[in-house]
Amino acid sequence: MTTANPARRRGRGHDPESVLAIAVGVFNERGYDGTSMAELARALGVTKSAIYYHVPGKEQLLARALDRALDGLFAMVADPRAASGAAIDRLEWVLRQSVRILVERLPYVTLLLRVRGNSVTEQAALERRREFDRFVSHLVKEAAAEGSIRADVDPALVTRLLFGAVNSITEWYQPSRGASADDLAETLLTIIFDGLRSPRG
Amino acid sequence: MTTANPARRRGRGHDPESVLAIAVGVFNERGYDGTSMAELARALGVTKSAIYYHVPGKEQLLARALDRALDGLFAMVADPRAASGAAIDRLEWVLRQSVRILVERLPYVTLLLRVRGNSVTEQAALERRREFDRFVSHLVKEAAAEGSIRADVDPALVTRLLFGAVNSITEWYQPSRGASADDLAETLLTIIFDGLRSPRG
DNA sequence: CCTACCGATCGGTAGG
DNA sequence: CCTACCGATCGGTAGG
Repeated sequence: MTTANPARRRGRGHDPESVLAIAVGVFNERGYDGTSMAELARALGVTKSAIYYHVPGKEQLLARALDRALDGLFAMVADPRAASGAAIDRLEWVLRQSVRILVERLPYVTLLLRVRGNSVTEQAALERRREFDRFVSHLVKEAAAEGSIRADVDPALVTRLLFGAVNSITEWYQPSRGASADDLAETLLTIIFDGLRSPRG
Repeated sequence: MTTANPARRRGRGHDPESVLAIAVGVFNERGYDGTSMAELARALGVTKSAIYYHVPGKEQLLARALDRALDGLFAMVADPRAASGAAIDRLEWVLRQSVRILVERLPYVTLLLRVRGNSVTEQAALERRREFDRFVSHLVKEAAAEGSIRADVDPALVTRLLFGAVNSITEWYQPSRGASADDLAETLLTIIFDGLRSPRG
């Protein structure tokens, strides 16, 4: 009844959350396949064996991390604001939320975007990710159908490039310095919807 | 004096080019760290040890592949067309050429974009890549300074998002079907410079 | 290019 | 019986 984790009381040990957070940090630095359990142990300040007290194995660590990212994205899909109103407005909302989730769950989404399907865990994550992609792709097509988006570009290609720009955030965004998530989303939407060319150009 | 590679005469064996091409294909499928020399051997139809007849090691295979990508990008930087005229026109030319090189050297650039600096080879490639990034970043700033690009967005952020959209091509482009490199560049430039919003919207 | 291997390290598990 | 690990080692595989 005092503390959930007695070890933490003494300033030692790890809870499931800290193990996951540190592991994902190392995975993103070295790559999942490039990270050994020994490296993970070093980063956690415990022995390699002690990791297995906290988590069934390396792959489950990956699975939990990928769920963090995917659950965030699917919470957005389930939101009523993604389902009512003009398609262009829903698309804008989804893009804004995507940037927010990317920034909020940066290490988890970063890991997700690097998954290539090397295991059952990775394949399952890829399938969930593709499902989210299809959702956004459908939104772009609806926006094109209602005439909100220019007709001279292929909606499927537009979706790809949109994701490219949004997902690239994981490649360079540093929470400590630079733009906030809102500033980031604002600039992104301005460029995407209104273009880069100077209005007086 | 008959054939450069005697093994090839009998319809067997590999030349340095085929070894590199097949290896890069496997690296892109499974990830460099996720690929063992045994897997590579299987893909090449030879034993693991036989690979060392063709190439000094796994890392040199990576180094050669990364050079393919980087040499293409730097040939562009050295071109006079990247150095004269209005910044906006030079930027457009560089973006168009970037798409062309990405498509022409797709597997090599794909590999380059996934490098995280896990070895000296990877760190050297990352540094060359950053040099190219700085070149484009400078172009964007020049275009902003001459007033060709809207003043209400940060040029550094614009550069990041530009690269995000362009580089995402490696994530989904299939040479066999879909748009040509020229169509791709055209759509990309339309969206980036003129925006997604319908001109009548 | 293959057979026969090496030093070391891999992810994961034993008893205490 | 529990939590939170440790030192040592398992069967296999890594790059060479």
